[in-house]
Amino acid sequence: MDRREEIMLAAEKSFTMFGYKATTMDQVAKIANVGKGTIYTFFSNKEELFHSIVWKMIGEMKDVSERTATEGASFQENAHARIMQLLKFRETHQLFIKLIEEEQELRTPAVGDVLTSIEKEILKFIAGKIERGVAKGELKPCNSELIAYLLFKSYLALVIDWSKTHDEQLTEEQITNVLNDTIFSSLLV
Amino acid sequence: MDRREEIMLAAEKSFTMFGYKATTMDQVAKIANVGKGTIYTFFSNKEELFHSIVWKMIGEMKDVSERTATEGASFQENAHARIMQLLKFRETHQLFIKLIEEEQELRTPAVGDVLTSIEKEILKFIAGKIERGVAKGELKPCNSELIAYLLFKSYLALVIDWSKTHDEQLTEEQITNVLNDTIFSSLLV
DNA sequence: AACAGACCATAATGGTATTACGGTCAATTT
DNA sequence: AAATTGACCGTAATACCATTATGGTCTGTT
Repeated sequence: MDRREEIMLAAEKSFTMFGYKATTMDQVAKIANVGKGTIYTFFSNKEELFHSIVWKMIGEMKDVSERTATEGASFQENAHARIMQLLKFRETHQLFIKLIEEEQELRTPAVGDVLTSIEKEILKFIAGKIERGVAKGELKPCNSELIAYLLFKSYLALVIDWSKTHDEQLTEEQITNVLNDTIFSSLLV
Repeated sequence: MDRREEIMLAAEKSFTMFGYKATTMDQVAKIANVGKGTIYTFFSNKEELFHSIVWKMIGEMKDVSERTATEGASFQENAHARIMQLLKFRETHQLFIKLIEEEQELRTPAVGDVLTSIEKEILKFIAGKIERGVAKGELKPCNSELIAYLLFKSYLALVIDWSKTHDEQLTEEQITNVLNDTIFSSLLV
């Protein structure tokens, strides 16, 4: 396998296990069976290496979310399925879990920045879907960026935040219902 | 003025200026012109003193929000005005600002707990208004707790979070419009 | 030309001596 | 006697500094 790939895999492994801060370049070099200097021929520094890995992950997220949509299904069915898939990814993908932990506990700035840019990508992704819905005549014209923001934040609130202050988390059905009755219903033509 | 009141005022002043952690009981005693022991005849410890002050503040918040509603106005007009008032309070009241800062920077547990209980009170308050709206026949029957949560989190997202990742904050009109078009419109009979 | 790892300046860490703090209580004031 | 005070106590936080660990470089090696 080419060295660049080996380094990426080694770094992903280490970031996943120890987080960004606790991953050292020596560590990565060792796992990748490579001299430390070699890493710097492919990546200009630790942060760029980190970004490369996170961009790969964002790509996977989009793919997974994309594969979740069904051709025949309605806009809100697909939208719901896709966003839930994004949130499940967040809760399942080991690297993502580690980064969120690190953000909350260590406040490593590089990690905060990266999580912000992931959110930005997700919002662009959702806004794109809304615009397509409008173009296809399934949705009323609207400020797609704003609606994407409202939708995503609502999902985050109901899926993630709610369980932090309540004993039992909301069921997927409850979430589906409340959002279908409120935001989604207002978007449909 | 009675000593209890003097102590409360002194403590509020100090919490507002220095936050919870950096406020010392010696400090409070000095500002209140009182021996430290005297504080402990009215409040069993620092945390109870803190709670008393915060409860007073919650009372003021409710009063302010209450005074904002107008008799003739529609449900969504009043709801919007009230919630915006709550958020403005958050951004204006010096003690509140300090506590939010401290929560983000220092993670003082006592402060986190108190902010959580404030959110809980606000949500109860909003849910109560929704139930009254349903009882008066202005709103469709709904899960008031869930809708209150969705509404409040949506406001927080649009008023507070948006500006953290975007250059200019949303205007009050944009916020009114997007919420009237989505969540509010679905609640009305 | 690609790679490795000793090397460097700086940032992070750990250990510890010192200080500051919340809370108590015997002495004092009212 | 009831209320108030501030010196006092055990512990938790802080400041300090010596030591180590780390990101990134760069010359020698394959």
